[in-house]
Amino acid sequence: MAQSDTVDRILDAAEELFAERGFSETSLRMITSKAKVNLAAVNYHFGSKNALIHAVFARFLTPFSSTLETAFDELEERCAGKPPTLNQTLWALTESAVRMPQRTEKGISIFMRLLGLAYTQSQGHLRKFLEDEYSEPFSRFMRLLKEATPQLSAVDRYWRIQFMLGATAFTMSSSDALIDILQNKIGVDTTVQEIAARLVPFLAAGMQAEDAMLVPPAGSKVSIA
Amino acid sequence: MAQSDTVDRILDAAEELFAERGFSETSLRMITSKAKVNLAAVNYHFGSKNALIHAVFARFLTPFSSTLETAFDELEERCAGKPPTLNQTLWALTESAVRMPQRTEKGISIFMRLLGLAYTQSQGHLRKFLEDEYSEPFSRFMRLLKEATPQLSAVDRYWRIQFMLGATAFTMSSSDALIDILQNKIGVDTTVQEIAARLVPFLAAGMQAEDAMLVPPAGSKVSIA
DNA sequence: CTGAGTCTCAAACGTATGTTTCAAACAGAC
DNA sequence: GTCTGTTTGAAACATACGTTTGAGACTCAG
Repeated sequence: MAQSDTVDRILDAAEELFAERGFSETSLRMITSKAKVNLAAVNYHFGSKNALIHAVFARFLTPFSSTLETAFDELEERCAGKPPTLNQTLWALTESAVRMPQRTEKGISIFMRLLGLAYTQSQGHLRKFLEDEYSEPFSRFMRLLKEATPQLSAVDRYWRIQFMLGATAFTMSSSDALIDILQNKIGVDTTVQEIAARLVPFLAAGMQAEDAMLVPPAGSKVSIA
Repeated sequence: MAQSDTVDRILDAAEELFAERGFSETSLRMITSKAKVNLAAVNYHFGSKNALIHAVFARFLTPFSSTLETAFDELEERCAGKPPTLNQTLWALTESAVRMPQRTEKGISIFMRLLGLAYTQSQGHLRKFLEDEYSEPFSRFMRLLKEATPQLSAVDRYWRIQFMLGATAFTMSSSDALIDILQNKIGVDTTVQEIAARLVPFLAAGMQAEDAMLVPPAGSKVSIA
């Protein structure tokens, strides 16, 4: 039982290539040649390409999941019965993501990009896998959000949560490209941590927007009911 | 010159399948069998699969582009020199999208989903095509946003625009699924127009969030500089 | 009617994919 | 050293893909 590093090399290569190119656009041959392992090793160790995708997600999602649980535990303990505020809840999530032990310097970007892909490129099997394995911290986050925004109706809260998810998944999944564009345009360099620090207040403000703004301006042809 | 409907049947089928499954996951054989045309017709009429993708986008993006130009013209005329407000600008965009003449009842969802895919699944050729063909209304929208938020630094505005794009593209591209989930959860039915009416105030509030909120709460390990 | 141009069709081509096979190499236990 | 179970290697397999081909049907001007 040599406990070879073949499995890890495959996971490393797959993680990076999936994040760069997506799932369908990444072939097993790209992965094995980048990892310098034999093609058959993937099916030997993982069984199938889909199972490899699941393994890539499990490797970073399982520790993230427990980090998040701990962060929520601490937060609720610190609040001693009172529900945490929206800002505190969002920051707990953000810091758990940012503080995750990373294998490489690009770890956070890859992490975020994979999460974004999981939502946008979900081929059924992935969505099901994620729901089955990691629904608990997700539900808990939802409960915290609900307690932090008691003024919102259930419908309003539902849609605004989707807006938050979208802003986050979309921005973070393209963070590398967006950072490059900003660099070329204004000459400012940015880190993923900085993006997160700018994102949280945007989300919090949107989440707490006045309902009165729901009314379109005069002359508009769009109505909401 | 029978002016056959083969071209339109291919475009209709391709549009729907692309929106459902993405580009790489949709084969020409799926398209031609759904459209009930011969496989070779695609390459005969369009030249390649990539050119077909471009044609699908051009068919709805070209009229949308001119609708948007008109809406911006009207808006700037109505404001008579003064820069339009953020709310007005966002509503002009929203109404242009919602009021587009649709081929089917699902037209708006497909429209939005394709736009989302263009951003997230962009395989280079698509991004380049869109930039080459439709950069003008995009630039104009950006200029209006800049004039409507003079209090923001260029960097802040850049990131907040990305957040807006993300919330919009993500939510609208999955609007069908999200509407179904809400129906099953709370028993409330929703239209795409309603989502848009809820989205605009969220975006406006986020866009105008206080910079002070950039500071993480006490005890946080995340800094922005 | 004829013939050039436009379009459709079934079939095949070349390539790339995920997966399987099976022999060889390797490890540690006895 | 030998044996047993585990891991690797090169090759092949079956399938699906985008694209091309060439023959046949159609339209319509001359």
